[in-house]
Amino acid sequence: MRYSKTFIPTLRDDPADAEITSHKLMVRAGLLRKAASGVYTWMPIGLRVLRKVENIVREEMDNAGCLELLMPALQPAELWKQSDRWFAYGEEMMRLVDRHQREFCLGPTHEELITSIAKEIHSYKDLPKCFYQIQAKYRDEIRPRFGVMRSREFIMKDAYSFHDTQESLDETYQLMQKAYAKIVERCGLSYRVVKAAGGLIGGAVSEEFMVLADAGEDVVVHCESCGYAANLETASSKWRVSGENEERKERKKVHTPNKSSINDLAQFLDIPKTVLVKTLIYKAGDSTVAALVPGSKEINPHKLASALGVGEVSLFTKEDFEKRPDIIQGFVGPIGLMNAKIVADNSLRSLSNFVVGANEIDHHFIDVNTESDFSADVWADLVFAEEGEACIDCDHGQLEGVRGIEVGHIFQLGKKYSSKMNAKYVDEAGRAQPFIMGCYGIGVSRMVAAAIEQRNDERGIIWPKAIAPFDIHLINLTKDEAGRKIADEIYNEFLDNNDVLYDDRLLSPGIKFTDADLLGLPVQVIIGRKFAEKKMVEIKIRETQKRYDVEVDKLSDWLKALDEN
RNA sequence: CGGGAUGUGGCUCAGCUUGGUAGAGCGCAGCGUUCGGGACGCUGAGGCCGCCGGUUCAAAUCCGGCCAUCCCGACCA
Repeated sequence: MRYSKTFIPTLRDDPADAEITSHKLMVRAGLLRKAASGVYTWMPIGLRVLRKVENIVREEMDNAGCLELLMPALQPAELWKQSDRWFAYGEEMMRLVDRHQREFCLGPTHEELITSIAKEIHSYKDLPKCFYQIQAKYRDEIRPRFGVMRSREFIMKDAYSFHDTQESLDETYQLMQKAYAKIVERCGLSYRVVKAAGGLIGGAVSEEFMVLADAGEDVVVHCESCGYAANLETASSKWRVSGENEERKERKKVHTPNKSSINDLAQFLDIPKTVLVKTLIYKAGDSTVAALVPGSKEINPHKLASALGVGEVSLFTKEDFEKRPDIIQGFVGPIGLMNAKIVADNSLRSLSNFVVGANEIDHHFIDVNTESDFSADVWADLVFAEEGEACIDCDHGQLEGVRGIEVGHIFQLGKKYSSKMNAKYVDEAGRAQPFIMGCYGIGVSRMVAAAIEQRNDERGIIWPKAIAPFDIHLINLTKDEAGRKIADEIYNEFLDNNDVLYDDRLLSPGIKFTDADLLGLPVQVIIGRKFAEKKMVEIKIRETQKRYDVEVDKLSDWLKALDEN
């Protein structure tokens, strides 16, 4: 592609509305332009990258035996009402009404639609089947952010598999996990696979593919020694409460005027925070939940939700407290609490003589013990793991936290959708059974941003070869006829075998070099004054900034050699 | 949705405190000189100062409302 014939509007300054490196560079290098908050145009060069990622994804999906199809972005409400998600998806769903007042949404995901298609799989003999598509998804994010990293319209590869047995699902799930690893590797990115929380999609088993980058929105907790890795949302650790298993004392009520925060209370009672127990009040659907965790730890709402078997929980608001005057904010405790399910962190089982609110203004109980003073309805791990704590899987490892960008997520869904939507096949015994399902997503557009986030320097993008918009940036600095001729020759020679961007513009060298580094193609071939003097051209490797002088005749061999390693 | 900020040529910003007929740099067009890391000179085009209303002889500037965008929190590929 001749530079003069394409359209790459590069910018000197960082755009004012971009915060993170990948967003700034995508706009500056002319890959992306904003249409509205969280809605973007992929410019010609950006689209080339997107297509390269898509093609890698497509190849690996096809290799894994998946079938490509294309479902509509525009979806009827009825399907979503069948799965109960028309309501459950809430505000995040882009909804619209047609001229006949029929309700639709722009698909945030496609479980419902694919399940309606799967109804045409009638027999166990036709299972398993796995379908995928690469298509725009719509989610009305509360806060779109970081360019294409969290946008409201984005390109996703979503795949859905249908099975008659758990073993069959396991097999496909493993296959997809391998395919995903291969995809991220082929894109040239370093990543980690972590245990994850299911979220709105649901399902028991789920793992995320995290591209490691400081700007990532997620924290990955991992153990160097055994390889344990999990999203901070689900990560567990081993840690000890101090004040464990001491001789149990009799509980006493104490006056604690205005001391409702953990810090104030610890100071006032002159005791460590570890023996204070926080009682947090949550709503889980229609019921009220009191969650008990050590004062020194942060509660993890995702874990609380999964301990209760609900999709999500939300902390009591001021209004909620007003509706429940028996629950006294700041002085809540498990003893004497009515009409609330008590969920306690596992660590409290061995903690002795701790402090809880007395459900009475300005009062706490001290020397409280489980069993003798109260019992929990549910025991579970409820707290966030912290860096430096011991690994849950092995005894010697310490947990470390790194930031990551979630580019892929695979789930085992089970029968959630198939049973609600009555999608069944007939088994060997002739009985109708709901499908067992899996689903597998890759954020294709996010992958592009993640790649830039992981690979850039102060000059611009450093593309991994597999997804670079072009392989070679041919730069002609000469302005005479001889220079132009050799540049054209080189360009024509490589046209068949390589993606070449040929900078044939009559501009000063500085502009061309700066644009080339900003665009970040892996290899630059520069025709400059050494050509006129010695018939030499220069090869520059973008990543290392190393330059090599090469005779024109040997250029082809050089590029071949570079390509091979 | 809560908290914070911003909105002025294509881009990045100044001007607003103290109201008086809109500026810079970059980019763009033309001419000339340059030509290995965003060169220089001259000339030129380009702005309902986010929108609506108010105060005033006079509003980019003061006041009110709205809209948009960005950042911090809950959501997620």
